[in-house]
Amino acid sequence: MVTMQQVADRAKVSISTVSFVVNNTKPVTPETRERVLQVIDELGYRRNRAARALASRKSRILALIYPMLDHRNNHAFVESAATAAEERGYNLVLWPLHSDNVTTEIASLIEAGFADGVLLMEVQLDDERVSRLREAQAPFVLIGRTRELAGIDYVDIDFERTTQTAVDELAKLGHRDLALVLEDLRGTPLAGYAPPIRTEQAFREAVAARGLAGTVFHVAHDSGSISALPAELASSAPQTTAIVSMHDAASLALLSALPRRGIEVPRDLSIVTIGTTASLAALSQPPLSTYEAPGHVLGRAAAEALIARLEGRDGPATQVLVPCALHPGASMGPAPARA
Amino acid sequence: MVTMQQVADRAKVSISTVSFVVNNTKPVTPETRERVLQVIDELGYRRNRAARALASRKSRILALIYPMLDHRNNHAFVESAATAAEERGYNLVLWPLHSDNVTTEIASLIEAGFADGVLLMEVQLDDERVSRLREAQAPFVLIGRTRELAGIDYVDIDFERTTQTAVDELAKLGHRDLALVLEDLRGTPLAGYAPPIRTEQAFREAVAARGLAGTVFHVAHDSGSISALPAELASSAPQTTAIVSMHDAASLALLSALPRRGIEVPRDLSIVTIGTTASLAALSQPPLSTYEAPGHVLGRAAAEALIARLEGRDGPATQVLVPCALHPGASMGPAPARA
DNA sequence: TTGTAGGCGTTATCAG
DNA sequence: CTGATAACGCCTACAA
Repeated sequence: MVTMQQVADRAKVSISTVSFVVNNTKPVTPETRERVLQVIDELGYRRNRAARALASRKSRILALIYPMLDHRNNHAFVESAATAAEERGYNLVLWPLHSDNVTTEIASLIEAGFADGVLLMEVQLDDERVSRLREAQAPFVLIGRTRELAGIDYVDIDFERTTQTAVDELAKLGHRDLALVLEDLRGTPLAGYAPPIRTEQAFREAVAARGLAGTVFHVAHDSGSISALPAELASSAPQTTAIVSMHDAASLALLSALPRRGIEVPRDLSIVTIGTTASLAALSQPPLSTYEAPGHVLGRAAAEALIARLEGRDGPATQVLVPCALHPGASMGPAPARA
Repeated sequence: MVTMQQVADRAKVSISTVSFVVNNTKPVTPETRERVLQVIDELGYRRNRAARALASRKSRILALIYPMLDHRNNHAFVESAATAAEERGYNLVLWPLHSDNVTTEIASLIEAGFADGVLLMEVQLDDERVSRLREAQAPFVLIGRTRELAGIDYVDIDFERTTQTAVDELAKLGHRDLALVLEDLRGTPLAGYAPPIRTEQAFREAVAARGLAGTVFHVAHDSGSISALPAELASSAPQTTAIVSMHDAASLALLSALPRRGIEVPRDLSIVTIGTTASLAALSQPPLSTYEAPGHVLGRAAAEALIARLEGRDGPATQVLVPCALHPGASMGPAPARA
């Protein structure tokens, strides 16, 4: 391993000078700078992260709390967060956090100087982990939102706006009778998970404001509940011409079951999903029209917000909401002529 | 931050003694040991990773090469690898590796002392990254297998055995005419991806050895190709009664399209998938019978193998193959009575 | 069994 | 603008 000292010797400067050019931390004359850079290149010198971390008291590591309960849509997010971090000289570590020792773990993470800050995903409306992070004085950024948001940095999907947009779009296509399909998360670890809650509220408000009809279905995750949905829809809301779905399995089930009931998508019924990835569309036949979760944008934004905080640009909290963009599929179309 | 010195002072021992008890690196009398532990607890002392890394020349960090091209089935894997690492005092960092600078990046990763070893997923049959890792003398473990395997540590799904098992199982159910559906990866970044290649070969051998008929379909990833599959199946292999699929979108498409052609699953046709996760079964109606990728087992095995190597237990290479286990769904059944 | 002391490779403070 | 020189917190021979 090449050390800074070796570079300094070879370039006939002091070790501090090498540090200055490497870190751009103090002005150096172009000539010496050039010479040092040259030697660095010749020798293939690289800063040692451990030494750097020890001396600077900064690990340049961001911890991403793991496991993630919702394994469906966060790949893009994680990937972009890792990339954004790396671009700025940070790295993302996966931090498996077991529910039994949340308190200890979160504190130790920062106190031990291992990570400089924390990224927390899949936040519940009331999330113990967030309280712990505040107590531990740990710099953190949420992906998602808790109920209380004062002074908290977060980035999240703008479910409210996405829902409104979806409803608007459907209304524009002539749909008057909508339905919203949500996962029923009662009794699961995701029980307090905010997205469906926010979406339901936004949906009810949106349809009310526009004078539309809107039925909400909470569908559990078991095969029975899912396969019962088409029948339930037919019986309790037969006039529905458009479905907004946040329940992937249900979306697919509808897509394959409806034709057998003589209902063609999108001719007789439109389906759009919210907060999904394009990969769901790739799995469905016809491809689902999806309001795609902006995972890449959010991952990057989260990492950048955290790094900004770590580097002292304090200012007001970063509070970013990004709506989902429509990934056009083939499951949304104009409302059928009314009977 | 509490330092070792502070613990030592308070416990009235030297700093080295604290180190010895903390690391179990030298015998210490039970009394002193107890006393030290006590103080550690009182003060909430935690080792500083940076200092430890610097002094010991070990970062205790495993780098997981990222991004992963195949975003479908590796969540379980990543999660388990992170957990297994953490249990042993290591951490997993996500290392975004861009194809343009593979060489530099991989070398620097290790040379800079940032990571002790590397985990590499989604290995191609001939993978440049593997060559680089060898050149850089970096300890690494593959998840997957290259063509050349001498002396290489890897863990992988046993596609061969899984395929044989699947074929056996179907044969036992009376099926004589099988089909294999694979993704056509030509022209994609995953072109040399080994799983479909190995599976195809295993499938051909298995059906031949058992005197069964076996047709292979390579289906591209576009919606057109996928939706054309049912028709293609009907025309070029109409006698097929069982399908083995490694193409998720195609599996789902078949499931929803076949009934419209008067073919009921599994009454008239069985479908089993290979190397998928249970979440696919959760998305399908009826739930697909899946030979589930052993992501958790492999993730853990990979991390453990790498750590073992890092800690000097050299011995022969770890070469682990784990077959997929059948996650019973409702898409596999006895062959229909022959016409 | 326990203590002493010299690194590990950088950063950062202070002089020059 | 450049150079000495203390830290940073821990590990690990080597001594006692």
